[in-house]
Amino acid sequence: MSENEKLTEEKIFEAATDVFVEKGLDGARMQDIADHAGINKALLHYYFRTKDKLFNAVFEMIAKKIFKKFAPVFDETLTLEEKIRFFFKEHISFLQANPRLPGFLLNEVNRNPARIKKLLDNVDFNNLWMQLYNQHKDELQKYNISQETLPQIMISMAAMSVFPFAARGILEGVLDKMGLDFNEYMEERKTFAADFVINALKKQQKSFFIND
Amino acid sequence: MSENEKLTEEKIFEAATDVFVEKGLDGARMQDIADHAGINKALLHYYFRTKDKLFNAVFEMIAKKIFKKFAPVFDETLTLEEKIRFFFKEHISFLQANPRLPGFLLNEVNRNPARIKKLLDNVDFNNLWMQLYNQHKDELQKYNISQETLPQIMISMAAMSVFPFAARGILEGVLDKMGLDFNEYMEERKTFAADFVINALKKQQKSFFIND
DNA sequence: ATTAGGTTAAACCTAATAGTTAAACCAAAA
DNA sequence: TTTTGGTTTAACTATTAGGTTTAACCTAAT
Repeated sequence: MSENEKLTEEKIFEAATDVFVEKGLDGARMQDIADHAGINKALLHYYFRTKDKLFNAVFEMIAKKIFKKFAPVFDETLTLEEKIRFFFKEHISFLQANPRLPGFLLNEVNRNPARIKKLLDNVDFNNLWMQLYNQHKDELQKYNISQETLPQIMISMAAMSVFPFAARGILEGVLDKMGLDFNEYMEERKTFAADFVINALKKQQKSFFIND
Repeated sequence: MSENEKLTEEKIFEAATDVFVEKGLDGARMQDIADHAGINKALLHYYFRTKDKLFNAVFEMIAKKIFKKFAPVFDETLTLEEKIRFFFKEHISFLQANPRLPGFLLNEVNRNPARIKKLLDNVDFNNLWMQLYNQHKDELQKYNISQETLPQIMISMAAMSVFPFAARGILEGVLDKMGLDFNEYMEERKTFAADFVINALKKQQKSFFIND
């Protein structure tokens, strides 16, 4: 009974996720989702009354899934360098398994920024930066990095990890023409990006204000 | 006559650009485009027979406009460091004036990667990397950077510049909650990103293989 | 055996949408 | 003045989409 219900709801949810991620909100068709779930349109509407409700459910789930992946950055038990290496390894691995999520999320948020507002409202970012800064005060001060710089650094890290997937349609074409494989490229990138960021931060110790 | 024709065609093209960039291919409506252009639907179809033809024209124009912005990187007259600073300053300025283009381009390419193939076919990337490498051979060798690393570096630079705009819907929300302004943030980012990349590259001189 | 709830099938409704058509309009060129 | 070509108006077609409805079906619990 309720077992069965759960199964169907999940089947629908997964089908909807696939279709929405592939086609976007505007491009997705309810009939297509019903087909993917192996049910008919009437039942689809019976579970999630409208396309909008269904989309919101899917969107929220995906957004939470993605943001959760940034949590390790605030894990206290790692050193700064460990965190950076861990982040790129884990985050890129996650995106390799879900390569279409970035494009989907970014596009839908840009189409309707209000959608993400609810989720962001639950987070105290000022506090988060402070936490992070205090966890690594010694190192950061040694490298001459102020708390105000953290957002620039964090966005840079997110960019280096996420962008290749968001731009996959282009990047894959470019790599192809050079005889390179996207997945191998991203495999390399896990360590390249970590080294890159760590080097950039350490260097600031001497030369953030003075160019040598 | 032909003057008038040009004007109308341009009016349509600009209106179509606005609507497509804002709503995407699927979300855009021909009637909406006609309204924006101040003409009626019949005339719109008279100039660009189908929605698809109109979209392709707009898309191609935007893609070319964006890729052209990467040209200075291959300008011989600048040093490596000058190029990096120039790139971030110019590229971010361009995106500040056209903040919705990245999201539009990335999304539409991911929905239909074939669209960009034609444009990429005209570029010999292997040759381009070689050119770039030879232009800065001395510096790059000093910093222990091989030609194979260039794609990773270039994507990183593109990422640092483009990603904040592609993720604007999220980033703007986060900055808002911290009392920061997106445009000021991007203004800062022009120099931050340049310093960041330059530091990362210089550091490789000593520590790309040995972590100190 | 009956009932309840998940499920299906198919028809149906309504609103939009891309695209077409034909007649009339108007300004400028011949 | 007539012609030409860009333009409008408005009606029209065909199709597709989201969503609804109703009757029938099936299976498991009562």
